[in-house]
Amino acid sequence: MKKPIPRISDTEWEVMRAVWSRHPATAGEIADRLAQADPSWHPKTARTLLGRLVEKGALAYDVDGRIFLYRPLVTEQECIASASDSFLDRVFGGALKPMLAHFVERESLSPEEVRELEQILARRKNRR
Amino acid sequence: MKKPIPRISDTEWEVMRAVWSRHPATAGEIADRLAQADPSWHPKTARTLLGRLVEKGALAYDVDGRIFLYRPLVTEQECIASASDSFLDRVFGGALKPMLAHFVERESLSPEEVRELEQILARRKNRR
DNA sequence: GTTCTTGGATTACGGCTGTAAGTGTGGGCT
DNA sequence: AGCCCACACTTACAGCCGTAATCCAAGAAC
Repeated sequence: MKKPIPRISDTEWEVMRAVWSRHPATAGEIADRLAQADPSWHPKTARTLLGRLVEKGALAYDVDGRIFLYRPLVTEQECIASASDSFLDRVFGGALKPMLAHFVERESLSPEEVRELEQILARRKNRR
Repeated sequence: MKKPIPRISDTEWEVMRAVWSRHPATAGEIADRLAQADPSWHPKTARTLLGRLVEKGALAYDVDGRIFLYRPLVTEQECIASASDSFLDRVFGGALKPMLAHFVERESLSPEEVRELEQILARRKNRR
């Protein structure tokens, strides 16, 4: 009985992150957060995307006077899981291990991160 | 001096995989491979996508008589790296470790796979 | 109260996607 | 020689995306 997670596009992800970071929030607040992270964000664009995300069922709003307060209908975890699945499928044909191997081989992991990952793996083994 | 990797859509990935798996190949062969993996593939659709991938610079063809032999212009590794970057950015805001942690936590890794990953990590440490 | 501002609603528009159908032509089969 | 078929080429079309501009109504400012 799992709810379907709507497909979130690239720029919509940015909007969602802005909402997840603190909510409920007005369109203006959200537009501000986005512009702060990247000044090229136009408020109109933000509003358009908020509308689309509501249509898609990713957000909802409560009306407070003439102001809309947006809140997420899906959690970041759910969206991450869903996007991860589709990425895994698309790029690695669903094979998890090759995917992880690919990322581990990238040169951008610091030695500490490697150690932390080893710990995560170790914990996972114990946890059954 | 890195060549730009074209953006490959979901279904285009399936086509690319079919080409990478054995090439050069005719449109007919590629359509067959796709249909074999998933019978809902229509040959016309495959041909359309081949054309689009050529436009995008992901494939090229050599003409042999009246038949086109398609071959990749980008390697699977390059495409994987490029798609991985964009996924990492979009979904995890570019943070590699949380991303790996997320996937390791998924329940779908078998114990052997966990061991293999540990080995990959270990090798990576030694390798400098 | 009249104008200015602010925020939501509607409209725009070109490019990308998924999914094919139509068209024309050169060979192969008869 | 004539017909059919396989291909490549062209066209189709709706839905999603990025990126806004325009329109309209209700409050804010004067």
